[in-house]
Amino acid sequence: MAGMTAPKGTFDILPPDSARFLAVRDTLTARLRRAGYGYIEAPAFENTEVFSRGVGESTDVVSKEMYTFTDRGGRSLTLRPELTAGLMRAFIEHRLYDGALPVKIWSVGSAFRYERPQAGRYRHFTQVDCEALGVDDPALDAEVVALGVQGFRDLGLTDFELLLTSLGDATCRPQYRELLVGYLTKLDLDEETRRRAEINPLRVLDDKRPEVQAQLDDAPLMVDHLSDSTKAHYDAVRQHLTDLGVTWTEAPRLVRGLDYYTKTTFEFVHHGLGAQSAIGGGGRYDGLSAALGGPDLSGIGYAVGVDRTLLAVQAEGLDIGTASAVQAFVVPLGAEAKRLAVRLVGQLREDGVAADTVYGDRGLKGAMKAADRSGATHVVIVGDRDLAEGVAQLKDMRTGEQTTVPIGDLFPTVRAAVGP
RNA sequence: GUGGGUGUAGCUCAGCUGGUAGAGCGCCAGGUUGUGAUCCUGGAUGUCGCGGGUUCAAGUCCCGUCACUCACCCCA
Repeated sequence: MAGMTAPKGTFDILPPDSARFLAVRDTLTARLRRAGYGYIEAPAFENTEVFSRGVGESTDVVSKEMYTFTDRGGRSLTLRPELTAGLMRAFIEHRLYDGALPVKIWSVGSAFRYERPQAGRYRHFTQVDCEALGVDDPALDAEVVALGVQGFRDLGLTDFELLLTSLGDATCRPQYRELLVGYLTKLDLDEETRRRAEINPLRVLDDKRPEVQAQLDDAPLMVDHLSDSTKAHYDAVRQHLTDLGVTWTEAPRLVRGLDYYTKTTFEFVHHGLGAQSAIGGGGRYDGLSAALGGPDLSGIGYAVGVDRTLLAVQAEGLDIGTASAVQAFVVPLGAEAKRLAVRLVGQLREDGVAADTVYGDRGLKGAMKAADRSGATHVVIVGDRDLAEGVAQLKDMRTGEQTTVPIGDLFPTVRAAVGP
């Protein structure tokens, strides 16, 4: 078994817990399907360029967290570290913008990042993605943000918060950036933080270390330096969110690690998790399409972490996806009864009843134990003695009550007993 | 990449200053030659993470290594 373990930073999702994983994933995506978003499936790996140009060379994700490899044809490929860039690549490649806009799409799947694992942070994780492409309308920003909030509410989550801000656009952000760099250079920062300030000065604002935060009290903020049009856009987004009944927390120091974000930017944080508290995040990315060689089209979207959302669901003690799978269980004694059991289970399943039976050599006691564990409410017991009389026993596991049923009536009787 | 904590049965863990490995739960079987969830009895499973060192003797002490875990960084 040496080495035959899940790779570092990955984990298996096993029954019965896997039922909760499915419930989270399906609840989050059901919300998008109902909102008129179309499903899109893109490969789990792309040409490396899609991410280096899309996500941005200077980001941590691209510079040190990608699983990049060369295939046998000499191509450089990368396991996707997030879904948006690949979805945008597909959007451009198939000219989906040559139709009615916006194009609203969703997807769900694996993403990969080479990071040091930690609570809620893994090298393989699952994201639900939602994107609305081709129209720059604040109402669309609000719709996307609201869909995210509603997805979490659908699961019953309450202990989470929406952090919201605007990162400006191509005209006002460079000006602000200069202002911020000027401010940061006067501070007493360690070497690594200085380097970070050069690559992406905004990120220094988000530093959690108290000795850094203490120096940032009167640092200039992007929201105070938005251009008129960007400010108007942000005001409109907030107005629409209010109309949609969504509440949020202004987070002027919120920074996201992907280069493509502009204007509206947001993060969903849950308070029951550890340091990795972001269960989802997103924003507008008006420069992404052009960066990938497509037309100059805008976009807004979010990514929600299914694994982290599951942790949040568990942190709140929510009871989802735990319903028993089996309704009827058949316990045969002897070879002849075995044939009847297999036949009956097949018949019940054909009719939509969740049915199961025992396999392997087990005594009656062991078989009943298996029946109990299956969660079945009704158990059919049939042995040689019954067969000789042409009957079987039907037991209600909740009450312990047992009735004798003629073999001929067995299927309809069980069918009726387990309900619709 | 940096720092802290932890590795003993399938799971949760005990094992004092070194003396040759245990409990609870779970699993299997019997009690009941045809009845689960309760009760009683019995049973199986460990390269004590791995490698080296000290010692008559190492789960226990020392060194290294790997894994897990938490935090920084980053982010879903």
